[in-house]
Amino acid sequence: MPGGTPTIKDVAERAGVSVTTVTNVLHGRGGRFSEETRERVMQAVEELGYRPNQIARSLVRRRSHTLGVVVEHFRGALLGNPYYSTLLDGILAEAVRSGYQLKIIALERPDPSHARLSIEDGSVDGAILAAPLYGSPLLRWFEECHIPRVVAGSSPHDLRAACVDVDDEGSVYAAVQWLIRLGHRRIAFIGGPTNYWSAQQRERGYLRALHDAGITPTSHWIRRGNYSTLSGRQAMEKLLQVRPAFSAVVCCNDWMALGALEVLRRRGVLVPDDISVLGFDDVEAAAVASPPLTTIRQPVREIGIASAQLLIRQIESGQPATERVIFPGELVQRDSVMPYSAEPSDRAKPLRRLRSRRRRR
Amino acid sequence: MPGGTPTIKDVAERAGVSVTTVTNVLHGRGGRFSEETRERVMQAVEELGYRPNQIARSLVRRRSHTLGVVVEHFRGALLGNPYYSTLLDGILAEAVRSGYQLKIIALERPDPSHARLSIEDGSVDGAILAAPLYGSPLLRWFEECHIPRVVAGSSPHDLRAACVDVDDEGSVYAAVQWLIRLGHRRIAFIGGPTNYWSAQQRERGYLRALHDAGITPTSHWIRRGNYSTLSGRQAMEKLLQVRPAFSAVVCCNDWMALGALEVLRRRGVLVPDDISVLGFDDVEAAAVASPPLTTIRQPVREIGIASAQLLIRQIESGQPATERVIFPGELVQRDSVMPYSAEPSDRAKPLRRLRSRRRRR
DNA sequence: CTGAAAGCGCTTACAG
DNA sequence: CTGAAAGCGCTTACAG
Repeated sequence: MPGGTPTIKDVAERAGVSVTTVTNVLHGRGGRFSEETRERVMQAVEELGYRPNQIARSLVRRRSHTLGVVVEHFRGALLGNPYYSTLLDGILAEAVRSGYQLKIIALERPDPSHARLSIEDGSVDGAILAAPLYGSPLLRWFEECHIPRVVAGSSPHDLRAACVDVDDEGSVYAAVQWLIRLGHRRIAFIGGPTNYWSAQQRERGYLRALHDAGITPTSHWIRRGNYSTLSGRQAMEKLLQVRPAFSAVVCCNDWMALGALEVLRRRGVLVPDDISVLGFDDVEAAAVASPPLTTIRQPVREIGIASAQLLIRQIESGQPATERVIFPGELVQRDSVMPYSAEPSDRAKPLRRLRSRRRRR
Repeated sequence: MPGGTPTIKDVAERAGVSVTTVTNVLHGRGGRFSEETRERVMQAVEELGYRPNQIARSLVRRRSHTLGVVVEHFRGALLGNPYYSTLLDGILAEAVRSGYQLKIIALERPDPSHARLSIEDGSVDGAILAAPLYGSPLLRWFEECHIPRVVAGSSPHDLRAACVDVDDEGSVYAAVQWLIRLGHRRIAFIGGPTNYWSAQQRERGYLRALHDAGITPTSHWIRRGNYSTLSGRQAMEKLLQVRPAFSAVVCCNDWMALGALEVLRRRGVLVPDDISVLGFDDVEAAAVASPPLTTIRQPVREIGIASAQLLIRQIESGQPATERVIFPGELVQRDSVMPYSAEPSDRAKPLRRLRSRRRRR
């Protein structure tokens, strides 16, 4: 190693053996070397501070022991979005547990040919596509490519590739059913951006639950935002002008619900006394909002873990998978929903009432 | 390519040229091939769907064009922590911008020899150590290793390696000074876990500001938590028993501040009327808390970006760097701090008062 | 038990 | 303008 990092050849020379033997002891291929040889080799490794070059190893083994996570539409903040970071966290946990490394492939545009350059290049053994947008060109490519792969997060139902997701439609359907059982009939909806599969599915669940209960939703009850707190505020402002007034609102995500809560508080409308508010996601802020937000928890981390498992299984078995793994959403009951009550709230001592009902987490 | 992925050799054969020529046109080394040759090669590439194997390229070039991010103490959730995910987001943004990929190296234990195996193995061109714990063995290794590297987040002041961080001590010092200018003199402190550099530095800033103002802090005013909301609640419960009572509390992070806020609200103590509360970090939940939390924003994403820049500069120049890049914290004034007032709050109509003072974001 | 040789897929002098 | 050859650092049959 004239001036550089020691290689297996340096170790072999120092130990006075062949590189084949070094490889054998390094991989513990028993019976192919004497104990004395093993010791000499290990000592040389130690003295030289030798570390096998994984790149070279990957080249010959055609395995990188690395999982690729491809995220499209990367402009500005991405992991700032807790959904992505939690998903990644789950993937990372499972990868580490199974001895894989993680490579993040951030695409500025959803360009399949660019994606292929970074993925089908030997640097990853398989890929997870994280929460693709509606109609993303990457989906088509993903269906056709031959490397192990799985889509994590919402994707078309007829996708010919393995995928893992929460049951968006079913969770909202169940939650709205619950609201109806609590006596609510005029239930508004703050939807998400239509270029998200998740937003579409959730809205569908809302509509179907109303329909199955014999309630005809009017389009006035539905407003859409872009998942931001600001858009939640704007949607609620509009909704507040609708007559007859609604008694509950389900929001497509927590941030919009939090925005809605703000507007309600500013207007002196009591939650949940006057209006019940339901969110989706269970972001951290939901628990510390006032009142603490009742919401549908989506097991994002578990989705990440399951995605990685499914991917690793494909890699190690050599068998492609096309199954869909669907997790149920979980209703997290806090303090923003209560049974419907026709009597107007007593606004004289709202603080006391809120305080007395607040549950400890 | 008998049954497998096409290689450069397949392209050369199909185009009827040598692999050298294929390489040359692929890299656009002008003047080394005719226009006609170029076209034949490109057509073969197209027809075969050829994509260069980056692993092979890395082996000969000794450059992977990949940045490593090493995170120690990976047990369970990691990126669930917004600090890490935001840091990673900044690193990712800069990496993508500069044409680098990202590899995440999650260490279950802070074991240098294990870390070396994953880093000094040719798979990354340099490494960023993300927010090492106090006394981490990785720090020592990081100082000694010869690959390009930078520490992102708090680290010892005498570290012999490049690092990027926020000015923890200075930011808290300035904020406490501000509180003092607002008339507060009995200022409590909810500290963080002492195995974080950041927590140590922030506490030091608090102490120094009091000292410089001629105020002697009593140990009763200081409680430490573990950065969780729960620990913030517990700390505040204890603090509330101290007499004379304090008029302001600075919290080592927002989650503990949020926990403190909860306890105060439950006890009917008005914030900021009775007690001013200051956080640190400006997590998303801080803005939607009630009252919205006044806090010190730490430019985490910018720290990530600067770390990546510093690393890439080292990689591309071949020159090691040892500079410290320190960002100032930014005071984000919301509604949880007000000037000291000796008169007790009028608890009869607290809601109205809170509402009237609430600022729009 | 041990080692010489071929090869993974590319790039880089170098010679023509 | 073009190509044969050596080599990056490792692994894997294969022969002894």
